Amino acid sequence: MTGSTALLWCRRDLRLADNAALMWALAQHRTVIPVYIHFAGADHHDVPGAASRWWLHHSLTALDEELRQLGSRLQIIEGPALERLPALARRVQARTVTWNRLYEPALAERDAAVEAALVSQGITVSHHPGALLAEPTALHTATGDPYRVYTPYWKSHRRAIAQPAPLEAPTALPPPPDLAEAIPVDRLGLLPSIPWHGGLADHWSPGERGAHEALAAFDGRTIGHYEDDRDRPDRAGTSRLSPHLHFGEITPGQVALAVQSAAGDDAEPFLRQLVWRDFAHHLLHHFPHTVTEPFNPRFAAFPWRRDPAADLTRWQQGRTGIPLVDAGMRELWHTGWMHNRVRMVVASLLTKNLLIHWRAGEAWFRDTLVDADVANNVMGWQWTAGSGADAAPYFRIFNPVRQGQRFDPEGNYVRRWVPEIAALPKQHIHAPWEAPAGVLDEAGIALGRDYPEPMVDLKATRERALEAYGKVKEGRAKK
DNA sequence: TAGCTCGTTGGACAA
DNA sequence: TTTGTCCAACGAGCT
Repeated sequence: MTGSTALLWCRRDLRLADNAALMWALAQHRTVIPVYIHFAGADHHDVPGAASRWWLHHSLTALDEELRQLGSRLQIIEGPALERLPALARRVQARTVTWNRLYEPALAERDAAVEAALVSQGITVSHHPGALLAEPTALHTATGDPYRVYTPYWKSHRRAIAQPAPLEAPTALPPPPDLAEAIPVDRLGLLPSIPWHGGLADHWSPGERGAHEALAAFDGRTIGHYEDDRDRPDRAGTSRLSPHLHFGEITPGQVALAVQSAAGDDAEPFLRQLVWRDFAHHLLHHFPHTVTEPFNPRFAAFPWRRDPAADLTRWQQGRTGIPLVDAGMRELWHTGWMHNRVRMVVASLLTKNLLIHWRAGEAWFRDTLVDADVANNVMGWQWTAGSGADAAPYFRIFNPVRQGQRFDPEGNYVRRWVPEIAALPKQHIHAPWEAPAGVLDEAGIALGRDYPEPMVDLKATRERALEAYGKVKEGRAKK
């Protein structure tokens, strides 16, 4: 095989370590050409949102630098992979094209088409796992069906899935030939034209090195308190690895090994969360229609509001007048990320109190999250809306005031992101509309002038949601 | 097969 | 302030 050429198709696996496709290519071929193919015209669920594009720009840049240190480089090509990859493989006389697998339905479909095109012209294809701990088809119930409830999935996962040792990064790479069609990363236009992304750079270091720094900070400092702190948006209790995992700058196998080494059995609460990624991909693989359609078909008839544009905008901009919700939406806008507990609270307000379709929230998250991931995002939104697998019972409607008091008891998270009410004491910061006039005066706050009145009556809209959900229930009872 | 238990993340109210 | 009970009910998954 020496003397032959392999194309390494880089996608969301922007790393050198624990990269099965890369190591396979190096073992089998003398020349390995790393290529990234960017196409903005694909199905809308494949086009990354603005925050993800920012991340992608920097992650591609970081990977190119790493490759250059070892003697190679990343060649970026624009256009549909189904056309570009077979044409390129033919031109450089590649014997093989190799990549690491992705599992979203639209991507899996595209990859199958690319594979068929390559094979039809006599080029071999070799693809590899690594993006998940368990392949979406690896686990099934005793009757052979896919899992729909997390806890049995988790137990089965823990029992059956053994992790191979992560692969070391290569120490040297063969120099690739120049490709005439390669363009600089800047030409992809991934960075936003308005300088909205300043906050992103303050909070994140995209790239493999940044991923390992985040992991080191987490397993050294926080993993021991994870179970207690992970629900606290006012504390740095979570790993913040989600965007790094999404872009494959680090593998879940590397993460699992590191946290187990650092914390032993105490790593279990975190591993349980890590396996949720696998579960989301398992669900999406077996129920691909849930990208847009309710997992529970009963919800097809749910009475979502018809014209929610004005309310949706207030929610997006963090001007609902409900402090915990506004804090979360502003954290999202400034940093491209939101604490998971707060994601549930803002999602509950949108779907239940405002009766706005979960797809509107899902689309906003997809555009603004640096960790936007179809499988995780869709599962989370359907769970909150009550239409998903293993969903929250319909009478579970988060009360953002109670959630704030419980998980941000000092109000520090709200003060950070909603500074106009920072002067309120903690007793009133989560519900300023209930604060006595004297307290508001002393803090120098007039509701409606300095901070909005709440856009909904939480109690009344809760009742309205229960009624709407009751109709979904009756809809089934009549069948 | 039938029966049993349990379900990531809650709220309201009472004691 | 904390703890317990109910809400209302189904279906997934196991034995």
